[in-house]
Amino acid sequence: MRADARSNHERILAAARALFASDGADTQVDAIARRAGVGVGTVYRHFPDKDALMGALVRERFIAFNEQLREAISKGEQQPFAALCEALRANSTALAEDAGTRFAFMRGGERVFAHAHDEVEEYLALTNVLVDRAKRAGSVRPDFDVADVPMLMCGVCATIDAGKGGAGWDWRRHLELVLAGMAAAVAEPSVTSGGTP
Amino acid sequence: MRADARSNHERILAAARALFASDGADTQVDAIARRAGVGVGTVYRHFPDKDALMGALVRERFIAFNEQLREAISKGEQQPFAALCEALRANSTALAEDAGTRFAFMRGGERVFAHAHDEVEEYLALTNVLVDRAKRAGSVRPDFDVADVPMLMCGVCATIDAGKGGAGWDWRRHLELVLAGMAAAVAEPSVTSGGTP
DNA sequence: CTGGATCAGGAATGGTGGTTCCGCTTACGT
DNA sequence: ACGTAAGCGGAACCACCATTCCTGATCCAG
Repeated sequence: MRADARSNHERILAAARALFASDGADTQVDAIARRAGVGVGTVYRHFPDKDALMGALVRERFIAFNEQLREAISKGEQQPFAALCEALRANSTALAEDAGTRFAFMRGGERVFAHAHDEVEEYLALTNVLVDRAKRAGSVRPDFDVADVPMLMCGVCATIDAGKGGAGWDWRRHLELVLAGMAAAVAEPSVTSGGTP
Repeated sequence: MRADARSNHERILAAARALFASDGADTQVDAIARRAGVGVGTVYRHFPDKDALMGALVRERFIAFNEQLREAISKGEQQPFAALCEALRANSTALAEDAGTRFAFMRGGERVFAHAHDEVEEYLALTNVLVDRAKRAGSVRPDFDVADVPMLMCGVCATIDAGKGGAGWDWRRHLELVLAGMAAAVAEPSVTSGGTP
């Protein structure tokens, strides 16, 4: 690969990172090219289409997520629930700065995730370690499942996206409520039935 | 207003109701016109633009929401928390059949909600009755706020939308988790700090 | 230094979908 | 029955964007 090509590849990724992060999937390829200081054609020389470009960034993000998870796993052996919460908070905070990955979580489906298949798989495996540990410690409701985590994160993503819309909106509140719900069953086994204490 | 015009108005609304419900905001105006058996021009004679048409349907939906809330309020005096949960479950179930209103919750912002301002206001007021009651009964965490409800519903909407994407995804689980979180603080005041029991 | 393979640029293409416009049709009061 | 205001249809318009393609520039091996 020629040296100038490699440098352009980086510039394109950097531009896309910045623009997808702030504008999400609406970001136009032309804008990315302009910001990278190259022509549109060059963008398409390096990535087959827009989805692939987004996919590359989503992949990066999941690698970062997995790093955060590994850290939580190694630090939180004594306090499994706290470790799980910390990891999810860290993931969410990162998501708050990355509209592109939020989009992938919510609407991207296979189209974008396909480019990060392995990383997503690892993400689930790592999360499972934390969830399992907390379940064994009895601090997470037994009917909770790892597959619920992306679902909950998807909800948080929506809250972040809509967040500019109104006073009193704070995705952190949403997240804390959800974390509380994960644990609640221990103290309150039959909330599902809707009974008043 | 001429009789045929009134009838067309209804047909357009009905067609839009069906299509927005299943396809969400992607629904094309041409498709609505075709289904209603009229020309596009006629659609635009009755509604200034696509947003106004969606807005009219969102308005209808909120009127239905408010009906559900009033019912929960009158039936649930003895079990405030159960009443609140029932109302939110009913709202969510309706939302699951209405991609248009989900869109409005998540991305529509003022553009769509503007057409249903009064109804949304009433929605918040009625929800507040249920929340307040449950809080006074001590079954909902004291730091909970009515303004959090639309935020949580927004999360549920995202889950519903993404729901076709994977096994193990079930917006009902999401909702129940959130409901549990609303109440959890009573039994577990410091979940936020992340401690293991 | 130079040939040719690699790469870049950006105007042009093509498809999509909201909105407008205007000649024709229809309902309905008199 | 008729005149006219209200209503209708749908082709045409336009803005927007991803993607392509071809000409000219650029690297670097030999």
